Amino acid sequence: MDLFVKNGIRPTSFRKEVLDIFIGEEHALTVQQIEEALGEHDRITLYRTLRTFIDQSLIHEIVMPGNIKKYALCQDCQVNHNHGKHVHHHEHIHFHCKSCDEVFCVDTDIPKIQLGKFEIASLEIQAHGFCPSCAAKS
Amino acid sequence: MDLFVKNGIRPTSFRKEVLDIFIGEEHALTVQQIEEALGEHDRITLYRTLRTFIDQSLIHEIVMPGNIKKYALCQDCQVNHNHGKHVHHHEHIHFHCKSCDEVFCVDTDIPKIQLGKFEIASLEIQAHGFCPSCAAKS
DNA sequence: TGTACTTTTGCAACATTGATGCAAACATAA
DNA sequence: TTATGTTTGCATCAATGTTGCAAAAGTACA
Repeated sequence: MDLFVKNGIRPTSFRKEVLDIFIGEEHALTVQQIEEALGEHDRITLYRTLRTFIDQSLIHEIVMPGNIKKYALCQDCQVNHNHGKHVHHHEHIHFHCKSCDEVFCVDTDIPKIQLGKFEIASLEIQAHGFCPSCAAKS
Repeated sequence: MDLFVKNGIRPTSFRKEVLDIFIGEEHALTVQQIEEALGEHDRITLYRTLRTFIDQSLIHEIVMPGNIKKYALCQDCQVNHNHGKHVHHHEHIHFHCKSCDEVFCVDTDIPKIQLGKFEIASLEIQAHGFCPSCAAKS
C-alpha cells in the first residue's frame, strides 16, 4: 500500500487489514463495525491504529449528536486509491440518514459564513435527513 | 420557575439548582463544569436531569470533535428568561474558540445548502476559530 | 390538611469506551 | 544478519454513562 509509505506509516499486516475495511466501504464506519469486520484482534491496537490513521490524515473522525462516532477515509486518499492521482481536499459535509443511519461524506460548495467579530478558521457541517436511496423508498 | 411549568417538568430543588447554573452563563458548559458549580450531588441524578432538560428542549447538547460535549440553554428559553416574551427559535451555529476553548451559540442566517438527491431535514454547523475577545488579544 | 398516587432521587452495580506502561514481536536500514 | 526503533498484545486503570430498585419528594384531590 503506497498510502502507508506516502504517509510515513509502517505497513504492518494489521494496519493493512484495517485500511482494507475502509477501502471499498462507501459509508463512514463505527468502531463496532470495524471490529466486526476484523476477525480476532486486540481492541487497544485498533484504537491506536485509528489514532495513527487520523494523525496521518488517512481517515477522519465524525462526531454526531447522540454519542455516534464514525470514521471515514479522507477524500483525497479515496481518490488516490481509485485513480492513482492526487486531487485537492474538497470541502465536504457529513450527511446522516435518519432512516438507514448511515453517514455519507458529500462533496459540495460550502457557502461563506460571516459571524461578525468571530474569526472563523474552519467549519464542520453536518446534515440530517434522508439519503437518496431511503428517500426513494418512502 | 415557569420554565419548568411551561415544559411540564416538576420543579424540584435539584433541577432549579442546575437550571440556575445555565442561566447567567453565556457559554456552553461541560458536565464537569456543571458538577463543579454544584456542591455535593449525585452524578447519576445529574445525568438524568440533563437528559430531561434535553428531552424538554430546555437545553441542547453540542458535540465537538475530540470528545468534547457541552450543554447550553436553548435560545428561546434564554430570551424567555431575560425578557419574558416568546421569540422564534433562531438558527444558530456553535462557535468553538481555539484559544479559550469556550463554545458560543451565535445567531446567524444559515445559507441554504443543496445536496442533490440528499433530502436535508436539519443542519448542525460548527465553526472553529477565535472568539472576539481572544482575537482582540492577539 | 391528610391521603393516595406518581415522579424523582440516591445508591449499588454494571457496561462501554478509551488510555497508559511494559515486555515481546516485528519492520527497517546498515 | 544484526542493531535500532516501532508496533503489538496484555494487564491495569480511568472516565463516562446506564439500569434496577427502594426511599423520598412532589402533586392532586377529597
